[in-house]
Amino acid sequence: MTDDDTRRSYHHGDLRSALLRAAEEELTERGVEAFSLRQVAKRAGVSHAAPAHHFGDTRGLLTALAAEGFHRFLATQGQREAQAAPDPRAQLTAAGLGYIDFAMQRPALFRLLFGSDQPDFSDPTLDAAATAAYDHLRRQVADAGGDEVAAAAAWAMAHGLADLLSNGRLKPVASLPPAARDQVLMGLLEQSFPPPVS
Amino acid sequence: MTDDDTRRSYHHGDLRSALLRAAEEELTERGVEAFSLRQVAKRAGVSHAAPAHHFGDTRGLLTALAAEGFHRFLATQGQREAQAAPDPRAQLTAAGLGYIDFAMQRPALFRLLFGSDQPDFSDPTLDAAATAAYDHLRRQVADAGGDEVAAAAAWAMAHGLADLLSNGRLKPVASLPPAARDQVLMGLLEQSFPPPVS
DNA sequence: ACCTCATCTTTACACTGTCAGGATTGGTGC
DNA sequence: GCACCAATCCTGACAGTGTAAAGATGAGGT
Repeated sequence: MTDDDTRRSYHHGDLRSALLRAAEEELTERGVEAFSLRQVAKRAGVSHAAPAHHFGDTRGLLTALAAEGFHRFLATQGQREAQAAPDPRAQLTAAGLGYIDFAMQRPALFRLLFGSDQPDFSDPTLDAAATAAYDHLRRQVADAGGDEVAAAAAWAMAHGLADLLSNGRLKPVASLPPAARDQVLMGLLEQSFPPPVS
Repeated sequence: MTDDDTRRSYHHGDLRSALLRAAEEELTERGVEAFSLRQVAKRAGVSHAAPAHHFGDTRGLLTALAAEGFHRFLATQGQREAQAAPDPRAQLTAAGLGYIDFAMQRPALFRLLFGSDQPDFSDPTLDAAATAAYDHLRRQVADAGGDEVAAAAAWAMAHGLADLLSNGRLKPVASLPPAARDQVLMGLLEQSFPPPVS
């Protein structure tokens, strides 16, 4: 009933999502490897044992956060796809650009999704979210007339660029102005996908 | 003086390298995220504060381990290069195969080198080792007549394949028999490097 | 022979994740 | 309207972690 919708008296009201928000803040500030459950609880203004009831343990919280992360991953790709031409190849490279956008905008979350064994990837919710992202790629590759090897090529190039850029290891590319950088990245992504038989 | 060369009375004798060995065992068994300094000390048969004098703190130990890891990374690439034809393009794709070999043979160490912020990459020794690996790639790309964008392409493809494979996310490729898998990977690596003007 | 000092141990403290048990309330059946 | 129940949250405790300080040990130079 207070004007502050995140704090009430005893029962929080919507602590689950508040913890997810706090967990993402903690993740972006301290990284996956220094992630602390107690700090998340403190950030949400709640006792250190409160998260247990909603997520079980730390692994459970990071699993839920990863599932949400995959949905946002697809959403970020969708933004690029919406601005691209409707033909299959343009959509595929747009998805690649979205892949890279996500990695550079949220490096910690990206590492949680693709470079951590903290989340439980056998969890049904997380597995569904991750599979949805993978199926999206497969569908796009199939629409563009590619097989499984082509899918591996497109995925590896997008993932390699995203991972290296988010870790600051591709300075020559990262230091380019945004427009020129997009141009270079588009060229690399398109090159990774074998052109149609001419 | 005992027949066991890892344990003496009080002064160990060669504790620094013994700790590095133990640290790598710990790393491969528990991963970067569950790495424990006290467990490393226990593994080396020494008190939990002993590593401090040689490496300062956990970060220091993992930094030294990462530096050693980069040297072995280059050595693994060298094995593939030795078996390949001497022309620049063949050497470059061989280096890519070595990149992937390393990631699949030592996934935890690979993650320490390329997907962790535990090591201090501003440490002179580690920086030198990492720079040597990067210079090796640049040299090879230059020999093959490529520019910085070509280097980014080759690196991203090799890194993307290595990272995805070491995380078990490219099942269709990983489940191939070794010879066929190498063939597919070679094709993808060569494709990432723009062919010479014909 | 002795003394210095690098090496290693012991002790201590703050912090972490997780478990057990107790307090507080929103909602349901009567 | 009321009593109860179960979900929610808190307090307290324990083992394990990293790191700093201070004491023990002995190898090597003088």
